[in-house]
Amino acid sequence: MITNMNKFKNILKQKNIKPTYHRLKILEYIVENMGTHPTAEMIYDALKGEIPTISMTTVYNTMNSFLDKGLVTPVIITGTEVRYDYNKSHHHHLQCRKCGKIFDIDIECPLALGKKKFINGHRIEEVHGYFKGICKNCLKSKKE
Amino acid sequence: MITNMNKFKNILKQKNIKPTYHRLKILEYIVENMGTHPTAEMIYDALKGEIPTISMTTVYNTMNSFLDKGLVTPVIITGTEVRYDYNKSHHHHLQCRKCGKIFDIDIECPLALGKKKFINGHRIEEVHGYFKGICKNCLKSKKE
DNA sequence: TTCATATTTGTAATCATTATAAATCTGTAA
DNA sequence: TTACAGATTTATAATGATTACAAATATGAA
Repeated sequence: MITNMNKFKNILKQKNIKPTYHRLKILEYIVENMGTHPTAEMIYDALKGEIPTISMTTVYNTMNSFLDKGLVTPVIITGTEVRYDYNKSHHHHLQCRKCGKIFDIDIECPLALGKKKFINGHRIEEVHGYFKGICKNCLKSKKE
Repeated sequence: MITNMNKFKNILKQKNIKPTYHRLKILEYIVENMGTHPTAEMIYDALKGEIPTISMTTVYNTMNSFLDKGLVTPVIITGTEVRYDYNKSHHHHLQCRKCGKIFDIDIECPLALGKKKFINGHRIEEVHGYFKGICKNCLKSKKE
């Protein structure tokens, strides 16, 4: 526990984010639930039991500072909500059109490798990719 | 004029969409402004001069039926707005972080080619990719 | 301890989009 | 042509995610 919290404290310090209690708990949650790519609301719902006074605004403020400092990246697929990703390695995502869950997809995309490339005269700074389809769980549970 | 309108009428008929006046004008706009990847609001603003009674709801309804029938595809980059793309060929997009404009990027992505592939056990139905960076116009006008 | 500053909170506002129901248009049958 | 059913459009209100704002609270240095 304490050692974990120290680990998170160091992560925040390295990124120049003052390690307050709320920020530590939010960071802990997203690190330990990396696979879920949570929304702000999921983070809020998960923490309000332990921190009854926490507010959505704090979650948004915290996630926005995490985004600014590059601690998390936004996962944008639906156009109606932002999800957050702590995973550092370059990867893409798949959203299942049945269950709505988002999965990490580790693929070697030739475009994602060379940074600061130019295409058609535009400078490329970020490469994002996502897939839509049916996840393996939903494929298993029912045939189509 | 008339021939163009007939062309658009045929496009709608082929997709089983009843060619009403509003739908024809909206289709005309997105075909002739393909490069702008307009939002619903951009379409509304462009047409309200010629069709003073048109409403945002009609634009949304129309675009949703165009989406359902596969006449347009959604371009989702910001997470706060949906843009529409009439371009039929497979391609990706770049959004400039200075001017916000969205550009078509024609690239051969190996992932985008084979349809209905499986990755990690998930069935892939759609492949979407987008880039963020600085467009060539903004690169030209100022150094960084 | 005190004060300035940063953080958190609660509320209201905003923005894109959808829901709803009334009004209008369209095409067809009589 | 008339009348009517069904589709389309409109105006308005509602929703959901996110941000703005200002007051309350916590923090850290002098």
